[in-house]
Amino acid sequence: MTPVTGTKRLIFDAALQLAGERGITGTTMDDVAERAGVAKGSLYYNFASKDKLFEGLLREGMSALTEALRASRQGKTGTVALEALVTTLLGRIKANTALAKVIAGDIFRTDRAWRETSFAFRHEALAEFAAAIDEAVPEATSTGATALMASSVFGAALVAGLEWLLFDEDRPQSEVVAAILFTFSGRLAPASH
Amino acid sequence: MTPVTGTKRLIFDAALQLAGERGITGTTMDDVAERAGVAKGSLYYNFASKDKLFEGLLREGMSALTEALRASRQGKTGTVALEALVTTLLGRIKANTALAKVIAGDIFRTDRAWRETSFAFRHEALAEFAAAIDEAVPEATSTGATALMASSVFGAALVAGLEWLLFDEDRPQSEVVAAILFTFSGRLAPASH
Amino acid sequence: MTPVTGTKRLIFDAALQLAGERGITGTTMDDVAERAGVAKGSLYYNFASKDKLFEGLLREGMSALTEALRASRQGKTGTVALEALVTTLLGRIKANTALAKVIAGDIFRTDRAWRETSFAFRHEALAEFAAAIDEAVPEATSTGATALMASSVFGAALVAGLEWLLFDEDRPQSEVVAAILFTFSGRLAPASH
Amino acid sequence: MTPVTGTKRLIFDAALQLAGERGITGTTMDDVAERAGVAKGSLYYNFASKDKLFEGLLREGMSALTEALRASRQGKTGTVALEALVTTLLGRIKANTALAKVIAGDIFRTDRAWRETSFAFRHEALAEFAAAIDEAVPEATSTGATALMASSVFGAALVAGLEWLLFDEDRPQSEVVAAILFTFSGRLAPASH
DNA sequence: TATGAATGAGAATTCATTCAT
DNA sequence: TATGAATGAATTCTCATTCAT
Repeated sequence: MTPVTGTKRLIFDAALQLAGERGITGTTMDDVAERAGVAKGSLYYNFASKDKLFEGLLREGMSALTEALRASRQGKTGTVALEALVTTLLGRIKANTALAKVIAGDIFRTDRAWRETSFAFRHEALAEFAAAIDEAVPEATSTGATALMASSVFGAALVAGLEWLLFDEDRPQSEVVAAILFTFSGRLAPASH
Repeated sequence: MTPVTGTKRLIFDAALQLAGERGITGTTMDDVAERAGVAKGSLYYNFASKDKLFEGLLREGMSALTEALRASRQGKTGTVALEALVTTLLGRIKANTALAKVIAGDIFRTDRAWRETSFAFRHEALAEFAAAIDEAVPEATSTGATALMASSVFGAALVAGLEWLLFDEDRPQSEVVAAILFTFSGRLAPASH
Repeated sequence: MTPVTGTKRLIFDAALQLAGERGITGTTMDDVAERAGVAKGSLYYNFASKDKLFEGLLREGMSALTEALRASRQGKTGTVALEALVTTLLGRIKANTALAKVIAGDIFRTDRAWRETSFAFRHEALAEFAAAIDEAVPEATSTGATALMASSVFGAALVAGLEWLLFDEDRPQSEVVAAILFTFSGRLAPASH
Repeated sequence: MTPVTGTKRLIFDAALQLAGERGITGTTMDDVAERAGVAKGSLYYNFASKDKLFEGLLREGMSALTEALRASRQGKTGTVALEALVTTLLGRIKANTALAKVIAGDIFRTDRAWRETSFAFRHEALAEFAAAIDEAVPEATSTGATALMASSVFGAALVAGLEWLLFDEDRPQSEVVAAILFTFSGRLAPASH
C-alpha cells in the first residue's frame, strides 16, 4: 500500500479527528471538507463515497496497528512478547487516540459497509495476541480459548488506554502499562484456581 | 426509579434492539416506531426527543448493570468478589447483548447529549471493580492506579464477552469466564516482575 | 349571544393571551390547554376545532368592540362622535391588548377559515367611523372615500395604541388620545390643500 | 448591503409572495421551494433556517422602505415632507403589497427570532415621520409624543393603504393619498381644541 | 362534562451525492 | 485536480385531532 499523501491525507486526517469526536455516522462530509480545508467536491473527487473514505481510513489505521504489533513481537517469545504487544498497543492508542476511539466505537458494529475489511484486520490484530498466548501457555491452545484470551487482553489494554487518555491524561505511560500488566500478573487473583 | 412499562417499555425494547444492530445514530425514529408497533407520534408523546429516549434507555440499562454488580459483590471480599464481578458482567452481557453493544459503542463518545449520565454511571460501574481491587490488593491503592486496573478488568470482560456472543456464541459461558479469569491468573505472564 | 363562561371562558382567555404573544398560527392547542389548566380533550369537547375556537374568540372580541364603538357614538354627532370613537377604541386596546394584537396581525389575512366573519365584523367597526365621518364632513360622502378615511382613522388609533402599550406603556392614556387627535387636528399639515 | 440576486432572489420572491397570502407561519418551506422552482435543499443551502430566510426578507424590505422614506423627505421640510412621506409609503405599499401585509402582520409580534431586526428597522422608519413632525410642529417635540404621532400617521397610511389594495383596488392612488391627507387636515375635527 | 394517551399527516431540517465549470 | 451550488430522499420533530375511559 502506497502511503496516503496530499489532499487525500488532509481528508483522512480531518475525517479521523472528527470521527473520534462524533463517531463515523455522526460525522458529515461537510464537516470533513471544512476541517480539511478543501471543497466538498474534492472529497468525492478523491473517494468514491463516505463509506469508501472511512473504509480506507480504517484500513490504513488497522493495517498500521497490525504492522506495529507484528514488529514488536518479532524475535520475542512468551511473556516478553505479550508485554511488548501490550506496550505497543498502548503506544499506538496514545499516538492515535482518535483512531482508537473510532475502532472502539465500531468494533462490534456488524452493519457497516466495510465489515469484511474490518473483520479481517481485527482478526489479524488479535492473532498477534493469540500467537503470543499460544507460545506462553501452550496448554491453553487445546481448549480453543486463546482467541477469547486474546480479546480479553486486547480489551483490557484498549479500554484502560482510552480511560487513561480521556480521563487521566497526565499519568505517565509507564504507569499505565504497569497497571495493565499488573492485572495480568496474578496478584489481583492469587487464590483463583 | 419506577420501572418503565407500557408503551414506554415497547419503545425502549424496540430502540434497544435496533441500536444493538445499527448503533444509536444509525437507528431512525421511524424504525423504532415500526418495530415497537406504535405510531411515530407516540415516540414523541412519550419522549421529548431521540436523545432523551436513548438517554433514558442507557440510564436504565447502566443503572441495572450497576445494581447487579453491586449486589454480586455484596458480602464477598478480595478475589472472590472480583470473580463474582466478572461473572456477573459476563452474565449481563449475555442477557442483554444489544445493550452491551450500545454501551461499548458509546462509552468513549464525548459528544453525546447524555454524556453526564453516561459518565456518572460508568464511574459507578467501574467503582465496583475498583473497590474489589482495593480490597484484594491494598498496596495498589496508594499508586492511584486502581481506576485504571478497574478499566482494564472491565474492558477485558466487555470485549471478550462481546467477542464470545458475536463470533463464538456456542461456547458455554463457564469456559468464557474461565478464559477471562485465566488472563488475570498470572499464568500468561509468569515471569513479569 | 350568551356570554361565554366556565371552561369555555378559561379556554378563551388562555387562547387570547397566547395568540397575542405568538399569533394564532403560532399558538398550539397544547399551549392553550396547558395555560387554561385543562386537559387537551376539553378543548375539543368545548370547541369543534382550532379554527372554530379562534373564530369564536374573534367573534366575541370584535362583537364587543363594535358594541362599544356604537354605544360611544350614541347621541353624539360629528366631531364629538369621532373623538368618542377614537377614545373608545384606545380604551379597548388598553383593556384588551392581546385582542388588539391578534386583530392587528390578522386583519389583512385573506386565507383564514373565518374570513367571512372577520370581514363582516371589521366592516361593522369601520362603519361606525365612516358614519361619524359622513356626519362631520357631509361633502366627503360623495367621493366614496369615507371608507378609506375610516380605515385611516382606525389604523392611526390601532397602531399608535399598540405602540403605546408595547413600547411606551407608562404614558397616561389621555396623552395618547391627545397625540392621536392632534394628528387629525390639521396642525400637522396646515398648508396642505 | 449587496443586493440579493440569483437563487436567493428567487427564494426571496417566492417566500414574500406566499407570506403575503398566508402569513409567515402559514408558509411552508415546501411551498417556497415549489414556487421558487428550486429543490427544498437549496433553501437550506442558501439560508440557515426558515427564520433566517424571513429575517433576511424583512430586513431587505424594511431597509428599502426606510431608504425610500429618507430619500423622499430629502430637501423638504414640514408639511411638504409629511405629504411626501405619506405618498411614498403608499407607493411602496402598492408596489409591494405582499411585503406590506407581512410587515403589518408581524410588526407587533414580540416572539419572533428577528424581533431585534424588526424593531430597529421599524424605529428607523418611524423616525422619518417623527423628524418631519418635529419640523412641522416644533412645539410638539417637548411633549415627547412625536413618536406616538409618527405611529399614528404611519398606521393611518398603512391600514388605509392595505384597505385600498385589498378591497378597493380600482381607486386611483391619488384619491387614496388625498383621503389619508384629508384625515390629517383638520376638517374631520374642526371643533376639537 | 372531562381526560390524556395515541395518532399520522405534514413541516422543518439534514446530508450524501451529483455535476457544470 | 478541484470546486461549490444544487439536489432530493431521508430524518427529526410538530401538532390538530380522535377516542376509549
